[in-house]
Amino acid sequence: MAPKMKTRGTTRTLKSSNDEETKTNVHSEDSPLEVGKAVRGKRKASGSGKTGKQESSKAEKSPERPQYCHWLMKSEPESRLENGIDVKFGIEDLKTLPNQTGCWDGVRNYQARNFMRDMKEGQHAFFYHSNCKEPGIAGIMKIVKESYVDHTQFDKKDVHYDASSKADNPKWSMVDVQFERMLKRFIPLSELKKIHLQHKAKGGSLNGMALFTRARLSVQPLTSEEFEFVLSLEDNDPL
DNA sequence: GCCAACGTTGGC
DNA sequence: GCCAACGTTGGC
Repeated sequence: MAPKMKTRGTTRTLKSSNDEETKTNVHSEDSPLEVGKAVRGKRKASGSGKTGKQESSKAEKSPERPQYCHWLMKSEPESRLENGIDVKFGIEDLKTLPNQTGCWDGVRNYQARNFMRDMKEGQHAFFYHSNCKEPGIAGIMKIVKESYVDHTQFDKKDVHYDASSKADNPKWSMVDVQFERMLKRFIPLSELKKIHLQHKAKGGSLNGMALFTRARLSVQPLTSEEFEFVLSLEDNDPL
C-alpha cells in the first residue's frame, strides 16, 4: 500500500531505534538478502509529512543487506473495504495530497518493512497498482523521508492496528513518498510478465524481477538494470 | 469469486 | 525448532 492508503495488507513498520526483532523466527527482520518470502502488504500514504521522526538507528542488525536504490511499492487503486474501511489508494490519490506527499503506512510484513528501512532520501520507487482491473506500474515517486515509526500501528481505529506492537518498541515503520511523475504510458503486469518469461528463457534484465519471483511482497527492490529496463518500456509500443 | 502461493501462529 | 493449521495477497 501506499500512502495513505491502506492496502491490504502488508505491513510495514518501522522501527527505529529500537529493536529489531529479536526473535528468532523467521520472519523477521532481517536478512540480508531476503530470502524469500514474501510479504504482503501494501500501504498507504497518508498525508504528509511532517510528522515523523526518524529513526534510525539501531543497529542494523543484519549487516549486510545488499544495497538497493530502486523500489517498487504496491497499493490498491480501487475501493475495497477492509473492516469497513476503504483501503483504496492509487497514484491519483497520492497526487491529491498536500505537496503530493504521503506516508506509506500500513505495511505489516517484515520483509517489506525491512526494505522500507533500507530506503534513502532521494531514491525512486515505482507506484504499482495491485488487486485491480489492470495491475501494473503507473508512475514514479521519490522517497522524501526515511523510515520512521508508523503511527497507525497504535491506532485502534486504523485497519492496520497492531495490538502486539508496543509504544516503547514499535514494530512497524513507514517512509514518506512524493509523487514525481506518471509513466508516459501505464506498464501493465501482463506485459512485464511476458518480458520476464522471455528473459528467463533467453536472458535479459527482467530475468529475476521480484515482482515475479516474490509476487506477494508489497515493497520490493529493483536492481538499477531492472529499473532502467522498465523505464525504457515507456518509449516503446505496448507489447 | 476462486484459489495458489506463501507468511504467521502456536502446539508440541 | 518443527510443522500443521490458518490467514492473507493478489492475479485471474
